[in-house]
Amino acid sequence: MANKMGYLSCLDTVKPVRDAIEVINGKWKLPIIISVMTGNERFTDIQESIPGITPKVLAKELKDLEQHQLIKRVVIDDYPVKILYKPEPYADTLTPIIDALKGWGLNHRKKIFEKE
Amino acid sequence: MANKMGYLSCLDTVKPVRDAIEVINGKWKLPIIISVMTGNERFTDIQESIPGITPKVLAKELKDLEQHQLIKRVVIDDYPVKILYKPEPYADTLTPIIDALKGWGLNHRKKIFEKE
DNA sequence: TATAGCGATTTCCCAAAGGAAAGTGGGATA
DNA sequence: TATCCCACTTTCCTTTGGGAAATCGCTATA
Repeated sequence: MANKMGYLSCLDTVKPVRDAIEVINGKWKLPIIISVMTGNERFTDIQESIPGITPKVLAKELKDLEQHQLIKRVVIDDYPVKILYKPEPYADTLTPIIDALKGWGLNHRKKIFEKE
Repeated sequence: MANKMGYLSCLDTVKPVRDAIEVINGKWKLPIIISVMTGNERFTDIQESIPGITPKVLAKELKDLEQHQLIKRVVIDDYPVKILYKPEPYADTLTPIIDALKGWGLNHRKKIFEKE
């Protein structure tokens, strides 16, 4: 009724979806979170677990994820110094999103494969 | 065991997630799908339902979504010609992703709001 | 002493995303 | 006749994403 009539408001959905997209946007953030949640802790291990990622991109994305409190960077003061990346509890809240994307991706690949 | 020992494989999840991200990447694709699924059919209506989108971006994204068979462009040969955008059945398969993102986005906004 | 590995950082570069604003060509409306 | 609406398109520009390769300071290992 508050509408100008003629189009439907979908802002209730669009707005929170955009909030989520802003945090996990780009090609790499979710793959990195998946890798860290799987148990990879070292920079090089994470890098090797995600085909195609370069160290520069990985370093930048790790910083972003740290700022969003999805992972934490732990410095172990041994000789040599070790740096570990661990998932924060908040990262667990992304599991439903990851599962939904994984399921859809698997099905999509099957669909594409069937067609051509 | 096939690993070089030292990193864990997470490719089973990373690969399908990346397949999904490739289809729905960017700021605008999901908002547009949401708008069309909500019932907006006309170019201008879709544009007005998504704050901040420009006609250029909308036109390009609509083409992308058509190619991925998520929406269809219907030409009605009246005077004047009408063009309608309708969701394809395949768009429904995105619902779990949209719901997961919506839920996360709502919770995230609440979390941010509480903190500062 | 030399080499290798670790965890990045730096530089250079290109392509794609995306925003602002104006225009276009047809029909409808006043 | 003038103006408006619709569905875009075009132009110009800036920002962002991301790849390649080299480098760096440190430690470990041969």
